[in-house]
Amino acid sequence: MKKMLSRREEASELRRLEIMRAARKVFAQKGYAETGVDDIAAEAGIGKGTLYLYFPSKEQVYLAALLEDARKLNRLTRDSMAAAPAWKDKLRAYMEVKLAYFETHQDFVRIYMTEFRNRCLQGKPVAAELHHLVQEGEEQLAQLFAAATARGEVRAVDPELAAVTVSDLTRGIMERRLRGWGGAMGPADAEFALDVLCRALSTEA
Amino acid sequence: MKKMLSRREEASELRRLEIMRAARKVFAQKGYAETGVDDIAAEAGIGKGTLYLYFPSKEQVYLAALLEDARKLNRLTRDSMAAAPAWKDKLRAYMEVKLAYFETHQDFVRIYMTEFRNRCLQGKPVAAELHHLVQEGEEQLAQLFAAATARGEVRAVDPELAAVTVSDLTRGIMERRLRGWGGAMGPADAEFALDVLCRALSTEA
Amino acid sequence: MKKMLSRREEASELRRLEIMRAARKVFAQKGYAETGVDDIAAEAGIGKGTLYLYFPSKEQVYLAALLEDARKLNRLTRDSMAAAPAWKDKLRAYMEVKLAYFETHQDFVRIYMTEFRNRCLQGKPVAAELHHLVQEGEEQLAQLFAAATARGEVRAVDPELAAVTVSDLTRGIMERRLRGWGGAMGPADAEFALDVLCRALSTEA
Amino acid sequence: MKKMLSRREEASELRRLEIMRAARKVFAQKGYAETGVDDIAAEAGIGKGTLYLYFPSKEQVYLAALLEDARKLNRLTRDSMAAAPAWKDKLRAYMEVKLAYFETHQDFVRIYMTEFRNRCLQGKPVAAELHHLVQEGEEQLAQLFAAATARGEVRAVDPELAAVTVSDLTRGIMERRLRGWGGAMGPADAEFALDVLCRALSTEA
DNA sequence: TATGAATGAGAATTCATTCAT
DNA sequence: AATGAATGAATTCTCATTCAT
Repeated sequence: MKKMLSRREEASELRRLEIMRAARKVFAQKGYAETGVDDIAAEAGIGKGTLYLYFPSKEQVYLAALLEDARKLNRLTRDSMAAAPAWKDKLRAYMEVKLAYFETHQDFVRIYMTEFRNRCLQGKPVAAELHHLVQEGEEQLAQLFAAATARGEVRAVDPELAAVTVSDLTRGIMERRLRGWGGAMGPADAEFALDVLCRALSTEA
Repeated sequence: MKKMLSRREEASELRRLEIMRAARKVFAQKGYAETGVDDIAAEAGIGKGTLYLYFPSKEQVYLAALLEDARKLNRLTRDSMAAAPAWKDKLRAYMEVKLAYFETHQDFVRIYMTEFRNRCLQGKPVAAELHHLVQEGEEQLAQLFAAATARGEVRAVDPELAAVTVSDLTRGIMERRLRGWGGAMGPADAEFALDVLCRALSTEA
Repeated sequence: MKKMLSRREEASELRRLEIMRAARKVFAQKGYAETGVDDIAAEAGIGKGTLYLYFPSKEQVYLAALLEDARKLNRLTRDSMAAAPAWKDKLRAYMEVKLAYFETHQDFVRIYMTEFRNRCLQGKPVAAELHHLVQEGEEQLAQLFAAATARGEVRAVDPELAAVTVSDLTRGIMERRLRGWGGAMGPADAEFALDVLCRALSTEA
Repeated sequence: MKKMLSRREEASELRRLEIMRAARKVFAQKGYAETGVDDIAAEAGIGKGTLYLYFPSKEQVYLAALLEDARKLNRLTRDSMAAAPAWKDKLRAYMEVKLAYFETHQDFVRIYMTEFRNRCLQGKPVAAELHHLVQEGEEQLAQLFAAATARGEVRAVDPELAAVTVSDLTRGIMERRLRGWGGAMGPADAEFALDVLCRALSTEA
C-alpha cells in the first residue's frame, strides 16, 4: 500500500514528518504560546511559508504532532499488553512501554504531559481522536482489572478507579523523569509503583 | 510585626490581595497566555496602570497569586498533619486538606495544576519560594513515612518514593475533579487512594 | 451639546479626525490595497497601535473617513439646492457645490470616486449609511425634475433618468479635474454641462 | 503577417489568450487585489509556474487582458462609426457598440470600469497603448463633432467638451447596467442619453 | 515547456508595558 | 497614588515570484 506513493508524495510525507518533529522539539522546549511559527520552520529547516503548505495553522501542527505519537504509543501499549500473559505482566507492560517511549520521544511526552493536559483541564475543545486515544488507554486498564477480578486474581475494586490509579502513578513517574529525577530516587520508581499496585490490588495474601 | 503597618500600607496590602484574587480568577478561566493584563485589572476594579504600581509585570502577578495560596495551603497541610495522631490519620489529613482546599479555591488549584506545573517541567525559572513550598510538602510526607517505618508501622520502603506516590495519587484526584469527575467515579476516589496506600505500605497483614 | 465634551473626549475626537484626515490622504495617494495601516498611522503622527484604539480595523478607518465627508457634502448640497430659487439655479447649485468641495477635499473625492465606486460595482457590501447618502443625492435631483416638470418648466422626462444624467456629467467633470484636466479643456466644462442639460431638458424653445 | 507564426508560436498565442480570458473572469469577479495568481492559473487550466512563462507578473496579465479587449472595442467602434452616415447615426453607433460589447464581454467591462479607471486616477503608470486607446476614442468623437459643426449640423461647441460629454453619459449607462439597473429605469437609458445629446447639440430648432 | 513546492517580505492586528496627567 | 491613552515589537498568516525537476 505504502509503496504506491509516488516520489512526490513520499517527499511530501517526509516533510510533514520533519515538521512534526521540529514542532515537537520547540513546543517541548518553549511551550505552545512561546513558540513562534518561525521557530518551528527554522528547526525544520524550511521557510515559514512552506510550513503553511503542509499545515493550515500553528494549532494544527501542534495537534498533528501530538496525534501521530499518541497513536503510536497507544498501539505499542495495546500490543504489549496483549502479549503479556498475566495481569501483573500486563500492568508492567503498560508502564514499561510508556516509560520506554519516554526515553526515545521526550519531546512528545513533554508536550503531551504539559500543554495538552492543560488544554483538557481548561475545557478547551480537543481534537476528537486525541481525546479518544487518551480514554482508550484507561479503558484497557479498566478492562484488565475487571477481567482479573472476575478470575479472582484482583480484589473486587472498581476497575475504573484502579485504572486511574495506575495512570496517575505512571504519569507521576514520567513527570519526575522529565524534571530530571528531582531528588535522589532513581529508576526504582517504576518498580516501586508496580509493587504498590500489586500489593494493593492482588488477592494474594 | 504586622501591626506596624501604617494605614496606608494596609490599604496597599489590601489592593495587592484584591489583585491576586482577580488574577487567580481570570488566569483560572482563560489560562495565562489568553489572559490580558486588562482582564485582571478590570476584574480587580482598578486601572491597568494601577496594577503596575503593585506588581512589576504580568508574570509577577501570576507568581504572587500562586505563592500566596501555596503558602496558605502548605500551612494548613502541616497543621492538619501535625494534629493527626497515627500515620494513617496524617495521610488522610494530607489528602483531605488538599481536596478541601480545592473546593474553596478552585481558581488557585486550577492554575497550580496546569500552568504552573508546565513551567516547572519546561525548566522555566520559578520563584524560589514556590519551588521550595512544593518540595516541602513532599518532604513532610517523606518524614512521615520515615518515622512510621522506624516505628514499624510502615514497611521498609524508600520514604521519598512513598511520598511521591501519595502526591501523585492526590494530584490525580484533583485533576479529575477539576475536569468534572470525568467518568462515573464519584467521591469514592479519595477513599480508594487511601486504601491503596494503606494496603501497600502498612505492615499489618 | 458639543460643549459638554470633557477635555479628554475633545482630545480623543481630535485624534479621530486626524486619523481620518491621514487616512484620506494616503488612501487617495496609494489606494486602499496598497495602503498599510503603518502608513496611515505615520501620516497621522501616531503609533500603529494607537490607531486601533480609535478604529477596529483598517476597513473601518476607510469607511469612517468616507462617511464623514460624504455627510458633509450631502448636507452642503441639500442646503445649497434648497437656497436656490429656480430649477436651473438648483441644478447649478448641485454641480457647483460638488466641484467646490472637490477643490478643498481632493483626497476625499479621490477615494470616493475610485475605491468606493469600485466596491459598489463589485457588489461588495457597503456601509448602509454611505449607500443611503449616495442615493439621497440622486433622489433630490429626481424630485427637482419632477417638480419642475409639474410646473411646466422641464419637459416631460423620466425624472430619474434626468437625475442620473446630471450625476454622470458631474462625475465626469470631477474625474477629469482629478486627472489634471487631461486635455486642453478648462473650467468651461461645468458651464458646458449645465448648458447641455438646460437645452435638453428645458421647455423653453 | 499572422500566417508566419509557426505551429509552436500559434499554440503559445492560444495560451496567452486563454490566460487573458481567465484573468478577465476572475479579476471581474473578485477584483485585482483579491485575485490570486493561483486563481487565474486554475481558471486557465494551467500551472501557476506556467503562467509566468507567458507573463512576467500579475500586473502584466492584468494590463494585457485589458489591452486586448480595449483594442477590439476600439476597432469595432471606429468601424461602426465609419459605417454610419450622419453624425447622429455615428453617435448612436458609438454608444450602441459600447453597450453591445458590454453584453458579451461583461468581465472586461467590469475591470475596465473599475480597477482600471482607479489606476488612471491614482496616477499610476498605465500601459502606454492602453492610455492611447482611451484617448483615441474621445478623439474620434471630437472629430465627429468638429466635422458636424463645420457642416452646420451641430452647434458651435468645443468638440472636445462635446466628446467627453458623450463619453460620460455612455459610461454612466454602463455602470448602472453593471450594477444591475439600480432603480426602475430600464433600457430606455441609452435612448434618453442620445436624445439629450441631440437636443443639446443639434442646430435643428 | 510545464509544473507546483518553496520562499520570505509584508500584511493586519494584539498586548505588556510606559508615562503624562 | 491612580489612570488609561499611547506605543511598537511580536505574532500569525498570505501570496507574488522563483526555480529545481
